[in-house]
Amino acid sequence: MKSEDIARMAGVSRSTVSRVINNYSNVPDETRRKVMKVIEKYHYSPNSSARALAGKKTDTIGLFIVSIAEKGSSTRVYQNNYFSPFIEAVIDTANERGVYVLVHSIFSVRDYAKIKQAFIEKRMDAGIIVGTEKDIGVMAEVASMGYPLVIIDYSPEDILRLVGKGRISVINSMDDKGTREIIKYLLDLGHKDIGILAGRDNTYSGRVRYKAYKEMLAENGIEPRIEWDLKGEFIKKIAEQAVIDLIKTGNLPTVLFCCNDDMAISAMDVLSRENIKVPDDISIVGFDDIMPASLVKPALTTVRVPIYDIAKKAVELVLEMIEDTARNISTYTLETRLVIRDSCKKHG
Amino acid sequence: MKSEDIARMAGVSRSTVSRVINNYSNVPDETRRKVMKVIEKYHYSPNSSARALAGKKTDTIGLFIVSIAEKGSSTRVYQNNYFSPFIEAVIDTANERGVYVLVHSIFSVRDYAKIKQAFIEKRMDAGIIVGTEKDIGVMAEVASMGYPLVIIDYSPEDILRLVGKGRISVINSMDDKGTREIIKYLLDLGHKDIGILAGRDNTYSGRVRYKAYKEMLAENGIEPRIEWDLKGEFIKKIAEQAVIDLIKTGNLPTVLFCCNDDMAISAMDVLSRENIKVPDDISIVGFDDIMPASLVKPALTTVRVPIYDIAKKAVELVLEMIEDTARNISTYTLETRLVIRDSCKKHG
DNA sequence: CTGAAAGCGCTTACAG
DNA sequence: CTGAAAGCGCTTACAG
Repeated sequence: MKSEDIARMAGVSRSTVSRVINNYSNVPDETRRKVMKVIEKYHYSPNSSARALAGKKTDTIGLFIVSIAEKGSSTRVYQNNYFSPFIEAVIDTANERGVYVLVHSIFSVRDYAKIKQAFIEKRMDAGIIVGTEKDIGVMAEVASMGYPLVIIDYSPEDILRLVGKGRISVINSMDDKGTREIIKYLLDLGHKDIGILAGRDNTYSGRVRYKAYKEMLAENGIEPRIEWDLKGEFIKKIAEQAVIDLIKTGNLPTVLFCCNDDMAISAMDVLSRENIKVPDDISIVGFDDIMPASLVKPALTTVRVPIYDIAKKAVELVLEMIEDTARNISTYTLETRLVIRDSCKKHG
Repeated sequence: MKSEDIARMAGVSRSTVSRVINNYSNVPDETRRKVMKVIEKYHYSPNSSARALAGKKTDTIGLFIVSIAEKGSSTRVYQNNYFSPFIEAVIDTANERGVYVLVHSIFSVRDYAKIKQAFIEKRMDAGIIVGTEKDIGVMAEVASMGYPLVIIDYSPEDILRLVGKGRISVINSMDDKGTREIIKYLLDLGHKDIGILAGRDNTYSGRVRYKAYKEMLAENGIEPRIEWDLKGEFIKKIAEQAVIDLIKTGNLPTVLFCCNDDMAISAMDVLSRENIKVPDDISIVGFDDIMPASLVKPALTTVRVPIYDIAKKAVELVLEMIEDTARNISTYTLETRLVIRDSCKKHG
């Protein structure tokens, strides 16, 4: 079934069929009804490739999930608890607005080229990228080609440096404020020996959370201890090893600030296996408030990142940018919120 | 940049450029190299719409996630712990093979039409459907149009009844065997008062697990008790309410067989709030072995469903079916495995 | 081995 | 208001 068939059966030309499908204003109601009747009767829907080729939008957005495992290891990071709800929220929001979503995994630096390729092949009108590392040339290229891009968790300054002008929006959460809030909560609880299980330095949130932690210590006259400065890279396995190594030293802080919940939960797992009680022997806090955070025992005190709102905002922005061809770079930063549960206790 | 540009710069015709891109055998190495050089220099990649319109595949598969909330409620079921890893595994497997994935949510019976529409619009070469309810006419329609379909968790008999012939594969897990295994494990532990928190009857796995449970009781001379036959519908909220109601009766079974882990974890949550200890006061088992199952305390004893393998198999099948135009219906049933953890204790 | 040409199914100036 | 025609960027018989 093609528009020509519809045209014939409705007694009009393909042009007219196209006009009613695309809601042209200069089609009399009578004609419109006549054509719609045939369209509905046969459940006709225009070939998307033909439409796209003729200059229409694809009504598809790309969602690129970057999860680069360590050193080119090809281990797939299944069940990343941050990405999952994000993916679902993007899909749901887009689908609600009648837009299709092409989801793509990026597992290596080479894979970044896929983003550019998908644009060149005209498979989508715009893209959302989550989990990007810094200094990715492809993003600048894509932006310079004028394709709309929403990037989640990226330094606003770096974006400006990387791409002079482009249709780019960046969405972050208030990682600085969130970190300060939770560290203050720990200080108020009487903790001074505050260790950190840091995220990826290559990641904006990883850097911001780390920096805010360091600043809070300094502002409160606490000397940071190198042996409590653990590198977890936002990767469960690495976080686990770091905690195992820490335990071996026999010298624990009174609380460990984990830069995301996945690492916090891994840490709790390791501690539990070593019979170190949370929060009695050591307090633990995380960041993100992913679903399992409220499920583990003790329930994890953490900072809620509005993953759903970020996803929704990303879709809204990307759809706006598709309509608006002005080349602007805009930044949004969504609120975080301290969520106090059971994984910390008063100290001293 | 289009094929004509490449042709000009390589000193050949568009036909030849097309031939090298599509790996025709009758292109001399010399010519091929010459063309490839220009293609690589400009990072040329053919317009996917034009290719599709000219008769090539779209190299895209559709993944439809059906999660119909109760009675047309529009509540989005975020973070369904079964779907998340499934989606990720499908995307990863497909991307590894150079295939794009269009992911779509189905939230209402009306939404099922989206599957047909996406095929009619020629947005994809084949589709994978997970979470379907029974008796969905759209699936039969799509199959009768000859589009390849892989359906996860569906009755093989119903498929045959619904669609006489089509390019359809069904993938299930061994829910019957798995249920029998875990119920036997409970019987061996000495339990006789075995309640069930059942899944959706509209779902194949929901029915099979329920039936196997009933049969196991009967085969072991245990009279089923209506007050321990709870309906959870595979939906957390409903499961929670069912458990709350059960607790109110003051008459608990010694173990509750929850037809999936999401409901089991919800049940544990409710019990914990009511200060009923698992496994001391009541044992709990689940089904699926989703990631949080090993994280909750006590860790959940359950039946592992090979979600990753199912996803991978689905992609492999769907890609095979795209190449093979023979209309066959095939069924695959993957192994489950009992995973014993800490949520059950010996009885009597 | 390779180019010219037709065709895929749309949309949209253009002309009336 | 509406149709004929050109054009979107490919692929692939066809002819040589």
